[in-house]
Amino acid sequence: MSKELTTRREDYSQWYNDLVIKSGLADYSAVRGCMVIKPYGYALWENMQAQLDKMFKETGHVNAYFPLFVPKSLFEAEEKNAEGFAKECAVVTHYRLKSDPENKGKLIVDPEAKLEEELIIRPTSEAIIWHTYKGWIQSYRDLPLLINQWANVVRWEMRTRLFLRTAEFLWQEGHTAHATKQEAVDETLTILDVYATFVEEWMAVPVVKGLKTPNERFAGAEETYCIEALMQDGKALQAGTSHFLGQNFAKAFDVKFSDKENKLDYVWASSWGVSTRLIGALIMAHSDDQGLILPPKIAPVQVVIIPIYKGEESKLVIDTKAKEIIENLKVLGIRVKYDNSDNARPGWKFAEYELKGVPIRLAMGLRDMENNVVELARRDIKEKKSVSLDDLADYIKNLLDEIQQNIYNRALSSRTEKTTKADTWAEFLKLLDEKPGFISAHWDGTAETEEKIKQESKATIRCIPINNLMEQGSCIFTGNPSTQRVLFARAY
RNA sequence: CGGGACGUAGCGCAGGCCGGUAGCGCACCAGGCUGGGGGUCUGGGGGUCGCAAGUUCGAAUCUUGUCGUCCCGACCA
Repeated sequence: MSKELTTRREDYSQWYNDLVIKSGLADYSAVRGCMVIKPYGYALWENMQAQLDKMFKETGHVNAYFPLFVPKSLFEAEEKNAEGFAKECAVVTHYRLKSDPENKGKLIVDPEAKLEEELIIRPTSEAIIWHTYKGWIQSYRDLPLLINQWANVVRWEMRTRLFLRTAEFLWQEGHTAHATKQEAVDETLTILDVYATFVEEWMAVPVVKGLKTPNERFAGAEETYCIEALMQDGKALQAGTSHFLGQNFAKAFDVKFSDKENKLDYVWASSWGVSTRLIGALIMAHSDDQGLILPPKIAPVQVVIIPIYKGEESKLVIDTKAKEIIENLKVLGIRVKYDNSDNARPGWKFAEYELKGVPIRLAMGLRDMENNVVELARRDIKEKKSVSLDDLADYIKNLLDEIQQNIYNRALSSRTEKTTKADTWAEFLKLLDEKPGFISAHWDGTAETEEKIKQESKATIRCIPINNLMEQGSCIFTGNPSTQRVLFARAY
């Protein structure tokens, strides 16, 4: 199979698709719209999971697991939420197959085995979870309830894209219950910070924290907060959301508690999630024409060592030295892979690990060993140099941090460069075509204007940034007065 | 569900108008030379040409039907 990537300038979508598949992260599957996450992609996800999970626990959360199926009657209970997801639900109607009497060896759905009540495959778990919480919460002493689950969900999308929008995807969803509104709002914002910190510090992707407009709000939420990232092609990607649910779900599922004064009230809630979509964000934020560029903190392999040898004897000599280096790296907690397989020649391996985005590559041959050095290549800036074997492990440890910082800085300056103010409609349209990215512009605050802008330009309001500067101005579209700028972009 | 394209070896494709032994590149298997940026030589294995019917002495090729995939729209809390 050809490993060459489509040149991205031809077609960013195709470049992205090629990259996902050829780097070994994932592939299409036998099921329409669903993908197979391959071991390399899953290892990346596990690293992301581990860090997020740690951060959730540090903020007081615990994990649990709820069923995949949601009875239709429960699903319907919160009306707005049900409506919002209705068009993309997979539904289980039967529980048995039988041999097809007309067609030997084939199976048909057994009409006798029709379910009395259909089961919805969760597109999100609010319904089943809030139904369960009703039984768990009686008193303020049961609150707050801070639960997260790692799960899969299904949303039957018309068009799918690897990682960014697949029919089934992996995610985490947090569902919390609180005694007061303020506590629930605080929780919503705490998680927003966790998400922003994770994406910026671990994935090295800068994000804007903000508030969604009512149009873009989660169905059933009072407020939806989000982190928005900007991809290299200038399109925005919603990287995570945290919702303040008010008492909507508590009312829909009748979840009440007695407070200290023995007064009965509905609980206050939040829900929040990030998914394997983050991997899509990672790919589109950092990669280049040679392949992925993974941030060291979450890269499945941080250092790859490639021996260069002629014949078995020299291979053995290098193997021995490599083993020593590997030990030193492992002591420092560095994830290292030694590829002395005979399947491919060094040149092939170099290209292969660049495609996979491994941050540091060491190449070592007899020549280097005579000089007590290795050749070290950085994936992020494609720089190669000879480095002394003395204190190599410490050098690499520092370099990994430097690389992490460097790719963050690079992504940040790319975003800064692609973020522009627009003050007229003509300017706005011109920017969208000629300089895609975030456009900071005034908006009159109405849903109608937002909708018209979307229809005429395909750009949506990504968010109203938190701690936004207040500034008098006039709406880019209608000219009506406005008090602040919001961020527009075309989005994935 | 509208508009377009495409189903031929594991992957990527040619052949199709003009019907006549199933092809190419990569991958795979065996062996050799090799090895510091995707090497090379020799030999080999692998395909009911998406499925079904029709036309024909003969269909990957023509006709009709059907199933499926991808792209562009619509859709995407």
